[in-house]
Amino acid sequence: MSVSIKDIAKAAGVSPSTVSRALRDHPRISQQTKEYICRLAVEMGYTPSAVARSLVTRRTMTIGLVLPSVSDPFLSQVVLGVEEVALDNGYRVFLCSFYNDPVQERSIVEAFLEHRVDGIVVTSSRLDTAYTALQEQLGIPIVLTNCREYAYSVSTDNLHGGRLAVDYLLQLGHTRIGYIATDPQKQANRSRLAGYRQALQERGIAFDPALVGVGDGRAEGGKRGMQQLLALNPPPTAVFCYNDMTAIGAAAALREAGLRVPDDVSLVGFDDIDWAAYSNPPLTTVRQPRRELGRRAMQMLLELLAGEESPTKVVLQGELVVRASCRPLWG
Amino acid sequence: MSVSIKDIAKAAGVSPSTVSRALRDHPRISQQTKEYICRLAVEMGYTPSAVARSLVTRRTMTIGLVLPSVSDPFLSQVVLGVEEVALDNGYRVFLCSFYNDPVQERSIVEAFLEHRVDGIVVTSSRLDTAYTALQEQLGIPIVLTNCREYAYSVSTDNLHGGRLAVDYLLQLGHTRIGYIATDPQKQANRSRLAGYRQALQERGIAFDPALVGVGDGRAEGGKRGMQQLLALNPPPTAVFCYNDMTAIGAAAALREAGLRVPDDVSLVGFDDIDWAAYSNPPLTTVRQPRRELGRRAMQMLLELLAGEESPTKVVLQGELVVRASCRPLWG
DNA sequence: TTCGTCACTGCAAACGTGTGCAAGATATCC
DNA sequence: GGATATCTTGCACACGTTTGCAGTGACGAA
Repeated sequence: MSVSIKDIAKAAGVSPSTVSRALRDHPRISQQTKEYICRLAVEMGYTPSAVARSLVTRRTMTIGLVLPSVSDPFLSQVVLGVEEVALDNGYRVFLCSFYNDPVQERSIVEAFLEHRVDGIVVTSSRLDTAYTALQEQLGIPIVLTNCREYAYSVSTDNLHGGRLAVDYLLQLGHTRIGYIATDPQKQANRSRLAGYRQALQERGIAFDPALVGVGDGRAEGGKRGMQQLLALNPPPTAVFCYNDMTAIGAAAALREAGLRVPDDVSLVGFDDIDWAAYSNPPLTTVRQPRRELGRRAMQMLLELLAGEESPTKVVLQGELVVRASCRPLWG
Repeated sequence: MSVSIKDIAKAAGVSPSTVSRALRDHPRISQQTKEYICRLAVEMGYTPSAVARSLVTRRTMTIGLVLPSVSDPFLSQVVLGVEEVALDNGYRVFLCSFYNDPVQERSIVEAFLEHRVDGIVVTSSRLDTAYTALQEQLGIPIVLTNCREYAYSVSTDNLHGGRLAVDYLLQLGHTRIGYIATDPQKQANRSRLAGYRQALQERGIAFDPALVGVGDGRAEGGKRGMQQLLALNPPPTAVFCYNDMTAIGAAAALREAGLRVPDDVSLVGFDDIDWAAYSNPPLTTVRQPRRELGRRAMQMLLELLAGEESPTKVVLQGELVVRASCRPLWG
């Protein structure tokens, strides 16, 4: 079918090994033959077979990036960060999304293993702890981002981020503050909630479980969560959302209820996805260093690939980005 | 390093070929040995090598999906559609994004070729026409979505979609209608603009080049494009945007100028990304059958893989989704 | 002339798996 | 009991590369 190194060898009247060396610019091949063979290769439409190469070299120079969903706007910059440093070091990165389904996540990791990627980065895992058990078995390094349950991981300080958001709302005079959560199993959710509780506690405000609505990390869930909070009497005057997507949904629920942001309810998100600055009103949120998250994850993976004992568990700090979705309680 | 079929063979006291057959559930292997070997395989932590397998079978059972950007919300459903039918047919799909850079796009296609994927789907190509030249050389089937310049492609009828949007605005009484474009090289942009012009022409409204603002398909560009249109005297009373992201930016520009949607300016988008229904106000837009786009693309690829002569150039119709971002001119 | 050196190139094995063919073992039939 | 059919397994080669080592020829030096 496709032309191989042997075909070129035959055409050039040399051995396959010479062709291989010529194409890889081996020093002990004469300049003349190199040029001849390279010309022949393009003429014949030769495309080297990475699969044959990997079989003998035992490395693929690829890394697998597994993500919960391609549509997740939070991930775009993370992916960029990963690819950036991967490419700089000669690695290709292939993505695969598991649609927030732990079964698919597992299956994707296995597919990557079968294809013998040199390393794996997984973002926002649904399996988290399971990797510790897998670690030995899989034989290649793997680092998680947005998850601190695993030995090699890089994430943002969610507790600190939660405090940032809620402290800000408290500072504006709000005392009845809601939280719209996501899947309570997610460690990120637990930490942000912990930050929320901690901030309240320091002001001597008792934690009221009724004030935490349940979402799913997406707009739909945010809407439901907000509706849940609006049914309270009285409803909260400010709401901290698990992430920006949740805030999108929350804002829609408020609009449908005839309420306005920030006049009636103040809103704080998390992530600072691209959309946040363009929303109506622009969303106050806790920015995650998304690109840096990706860069650091890939750097850690490179260190592991090089056999270095890498610093485990990098934790980055987020920062509050104040826009227009909050107002003082008695302004 | 990792355990191979030979290791299992040695441990079981049989030949490698027996192990290979046992694991693949070959009918001519006794049930007893099959069970024994399978058990041994999991005990020893065996992971089959897709690369060795592909080398001999000459297929990888993977397809490469190349996209402009993971952050593009339009693509999420397209990807889902592709994966859906790919998985159903035993294919894995690996993604790679080229960040809207034709050079990277080319490089990714080559990487996929080297890794011997069985087929390639590319969405929103920057290379479009170049593939016709490549076609022969690459030796595997490749189908494009969102691009009609190539023999095998599936896309939405952009001209029809543009008409849908502008006809609607005309129907509401608007006559001074703007268009915020993206990169004029993009064929989708040209077609939507053509739909815009055609709709105007049929109502006897002369095309005014000043009424087309220049964006970039993202929020930033939409903002700039809108600012450009607002500088006109008089500004348009309604604006059709190349896509929803552009509309996001346009809305932000209007808000900053102290104008309101739809009271001061009506807005129509294109794509119907998930966000559109949640925006403030909810965005009227032309829905693309995104998931179907992906499904059809992958189906076409499967037909090509099977050697069938596939119907070339599938064109799907979009539909107008009326929400709250438009109002009658004299309401 | 002979030997050593140097610059190139080829041989052959290996990577881990799949598969056609033949061979061995066992059962079946006459 | 021998021939034949059936079931199970092994041999050997192939896939397309890379790479250590040996080999070839030319050329200069002794």
